[in-house]
Amino acid sequence: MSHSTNTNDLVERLRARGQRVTSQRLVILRALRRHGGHATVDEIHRAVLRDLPGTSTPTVYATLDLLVELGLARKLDVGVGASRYDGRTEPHQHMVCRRCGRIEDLDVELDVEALVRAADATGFQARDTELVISGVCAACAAKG
Amino acid sequence: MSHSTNTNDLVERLRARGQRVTSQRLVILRALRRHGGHATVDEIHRAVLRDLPGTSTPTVYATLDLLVELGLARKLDVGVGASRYDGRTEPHQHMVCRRCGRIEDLDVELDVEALVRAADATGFQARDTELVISGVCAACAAKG
DNA sequence: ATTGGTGCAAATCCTTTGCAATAGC
DNA sequence: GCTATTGCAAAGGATTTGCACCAAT
Repeated sequence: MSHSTNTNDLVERLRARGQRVTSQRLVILRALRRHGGHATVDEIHRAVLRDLPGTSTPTVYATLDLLVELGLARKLDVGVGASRYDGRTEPHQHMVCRRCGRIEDLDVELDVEALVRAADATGFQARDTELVISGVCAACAAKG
Repeated sequence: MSHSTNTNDLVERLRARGQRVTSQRLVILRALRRHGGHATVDEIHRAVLRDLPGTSTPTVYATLDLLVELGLARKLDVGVGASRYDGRTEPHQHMVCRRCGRIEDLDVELDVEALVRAADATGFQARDTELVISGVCAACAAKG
């Protein structure tokens, strides 16, 4: 069974927090998962409008941030253009091309343990870690 | 001798690339170094105006990006508020507080080798890595 | 003398806010 | 019915652009 359209996890988490299950929230999560990776708010918005015409920009922003808080999405800020949202929640890293802005996944283990321990030692309570490798993607390197 | 006001490295790198040594560039680098850590463009701009009145916003933006390209600064995007620039170029990581937005340094070794090798294997040419740990800082945790 | 850098003003882009209307509980 | 969510329009803030002028080479 595909994970893409199953929104039970969202429903459960909303109920657990006493928040409402709205069609916008369900549709936005599905759009994020259908996109696959690193969607901008605008891309999600356009996709959502097909299923739920009239959905507003502020709702998409608020909902994507809510999904992050619920642990169903990750927010990605690579310093070029708009923020991006990633429906993949398993640990993985990102590579961003300085020339074209393209973002790719990188599946490498990262010793988060040591980092979190070092952070804790300073009194900081670590919740999440985000690693971004910047450089030049294969396509742009080929162009010179 | 303090490193803060010595801009020989900038002069050398500009000459090497055939770019001009301007007072704006020197003053902006000094302001960045004097600030110490994680300055916003606006903070740098205000500091620069004291030494060089009339300096424009676009110049500060362009120059900070140039410093990054020259390897004399790092750009930090933590997804909340404006971009930040860091004059510390030695490898170190960053912690950002989700509540107050405060950014702190974390001096932990990170096995960049393995990451760069994995990136290279995909055809991506890695240039730099940036790790951000998000969570709650000691001060905000104390407030509950 | 050339032309890369700069200042100015304005535009653009991304994101958030205020408030009335709506829909989930 | 109560109140969290939503839609709309507008504001806000960060960053970039176009162009004329200036200053480093």
